[in-house]
Amino acid sequence: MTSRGSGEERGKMKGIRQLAEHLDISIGTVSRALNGKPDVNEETRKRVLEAAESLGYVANQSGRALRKGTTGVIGFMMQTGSEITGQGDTFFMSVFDGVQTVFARHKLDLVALLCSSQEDPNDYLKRVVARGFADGIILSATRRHDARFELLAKRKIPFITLGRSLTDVGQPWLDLDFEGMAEASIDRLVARGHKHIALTRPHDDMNLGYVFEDQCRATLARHGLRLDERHIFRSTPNEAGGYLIARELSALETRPTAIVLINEAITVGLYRGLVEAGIKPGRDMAIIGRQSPHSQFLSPRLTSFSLSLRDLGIALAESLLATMPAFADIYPARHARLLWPMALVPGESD
Amino acid sequence: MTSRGSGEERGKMKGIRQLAEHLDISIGTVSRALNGKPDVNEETRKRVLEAAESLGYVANQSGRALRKGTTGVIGFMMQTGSEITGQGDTFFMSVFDGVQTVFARHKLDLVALLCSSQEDPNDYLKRVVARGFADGIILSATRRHDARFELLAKRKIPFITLGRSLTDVGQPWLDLDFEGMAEASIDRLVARGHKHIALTRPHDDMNLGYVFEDQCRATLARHGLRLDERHIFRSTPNEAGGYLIARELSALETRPTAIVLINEAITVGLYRGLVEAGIKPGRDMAIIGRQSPHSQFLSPRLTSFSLSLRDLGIALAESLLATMPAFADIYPARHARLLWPMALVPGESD
DNA sequence: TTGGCTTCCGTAAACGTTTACGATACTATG
DNA sequence: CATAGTATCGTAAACGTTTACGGAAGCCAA
Repeated sequence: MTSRGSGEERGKMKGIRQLAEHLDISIGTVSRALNGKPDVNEETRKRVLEAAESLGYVANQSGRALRKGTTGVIGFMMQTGSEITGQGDTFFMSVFDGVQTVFARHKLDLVALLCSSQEDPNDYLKRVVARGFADGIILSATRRHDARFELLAKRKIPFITLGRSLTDVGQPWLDLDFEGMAEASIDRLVARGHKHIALTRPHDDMNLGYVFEDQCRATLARHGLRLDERHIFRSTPNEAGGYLIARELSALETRPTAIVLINEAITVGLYRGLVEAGIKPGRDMAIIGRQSPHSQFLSPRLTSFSLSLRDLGIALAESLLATMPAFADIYPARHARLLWPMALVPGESD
Repeated sequence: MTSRGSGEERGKMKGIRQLAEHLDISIGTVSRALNGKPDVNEETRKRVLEAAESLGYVANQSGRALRKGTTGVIGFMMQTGSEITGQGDTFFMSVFDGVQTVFARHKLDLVALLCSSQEDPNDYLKRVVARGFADGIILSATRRHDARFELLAKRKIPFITLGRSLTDVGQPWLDLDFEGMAEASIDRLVARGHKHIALTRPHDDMNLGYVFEDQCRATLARHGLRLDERHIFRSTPNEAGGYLIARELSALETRPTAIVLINEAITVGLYRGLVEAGIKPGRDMAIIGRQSPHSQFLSPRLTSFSLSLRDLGIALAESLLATMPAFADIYPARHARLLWPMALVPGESD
């Protein structure tokens, strides 16, 4: 009825119905045009697309999701509160950036599912998947035993984990190569004459702590050395935790001459604690850690393991999509279980 | 038909219909029971709740949202990529924690809406709101002119901003009291005899940079001092940016004797850069900054402005809810426009 | 008995999409 | 001209909820 006169330009764009009667065609055709279905005239498709653009129409998420059974959303679950994950904001932000470069090609949106520190992560995740919030899930901060895996497997939700666990339901995973880091660190320190080497690990039951400690122990054994149980330092993954480690360290009767830090968030605190105790990093105590935005600006510069977080995110996203039926034809059906290598960047701290 | 025998315990719980016929009552009653509507027998309500619990039923998000027109989700928009946000490692995680303590009381979920660095933030936000993703939005990293405000106002989406802007559509906001920080910093430094005071600000058009610079200039003027234009340092909000500032600083012919850092993420890099240039922080150059997980572990300890990020999150959440009709009866209709105070924590850097 | 309340529950209509199916007009072929 | 095939579009039924509405009891008072 109303021709292309732009009279009611900004009428309340309630939905596809308004758009359809504005164009004087049926809503079925409009939907097909917008979704790129084949049986629609190219001429009308163009009209529809232009009208949608100019009126700012975007398909309602709930309606579409209800009908299609798919949301176009991938959730990255993480826990809030400052002392939980041990990864800083910048860690995840960089990973997200990589993930999104992949998702953007498929009109998928990445959202961070924020589990409150007050709520049980299993309950939270159960709620999220039962509500049908996301088509796929990325899990991080995996624990030694992680019930979340079983939950997602039972519900048959496509997911991938950034981190391993003793709980294994056959899902794909990516994990940083903490074994490689442990081995290379110990080898390097031993080659430089160190015989008493300490390590840090998270205070809770994050899986990486076990992996790291075990490999350190094994590598030391290969060199005929033993890991002193008192040289295993558990801490909260933040600067305060690093500071406390330094204090414990300095109070020891038989002090190690080197320490390997699995977490990057404790470095500044550790440095400070050591200096206060009269132990100069790099001279009185060799330190090897993980690269962070700070590590190269500490003095002495931290010898650290680095990786491209963006590339990690890309791999994570592609491996997840490979498990999703809707994208099976695009991404090869590799079943990714990959240890992501880290490169040693020599500094002056060891 | 099937009585309470738990034979088909884990039948595929497709939806409320299965739950209803499992209980042999209508889906209408089930829905009312679950939603706490008054006109349902307490006895049957208990039966329904128990069955839902044991079968793991949770209402499908899309169906509910479609019918109710509300999603129960609040989105916190942030940009991904490492150099964008300009907040330190755990800034957002702590704020989220506060926000969630409020939301938990109302069965609201907080999700982070992650805008890719590849995508225009305005387009992204437009997409999100048109899809009807969230009932309310929290915006951060506000710019000098921020079209996102107008977009949300036009669509009548409840929102609040963490940060101000010249763009003002009458929405509530909270912001850190950068004026107070500037004034207290300058006063303190002037009282200690400094006459050449520098400052940092973001390299882009984040609003806080303008606010901060203006107030610094005004306070200096009050003391009869002038802000040297060459003593305004713009930088990316990360450690590398801080390092570059230090290099510029050291190359200056008339070097300032003090500097105030608006951003906490540049501190470690700045320290390093100064030391490399033979300028000892706290002795050759007074420094006042923002508290971060690192600031208290630097040497010398940073004199910094601190705040409770968790309390900030709580205030943010409550002020947002106060603007939402559904919660108008719970939260007083205050129209929050609040400068969040920061406390000066003396260190040894000034 | 009648009428009016109250309490509880079932019925069915939305909400905004997508899509299977059928209808129409047109073209090509015999 | 009749028929088959193709291109394009309209119709209506889903998807899983919530909720307005009405109906069926049960109770009490007139």
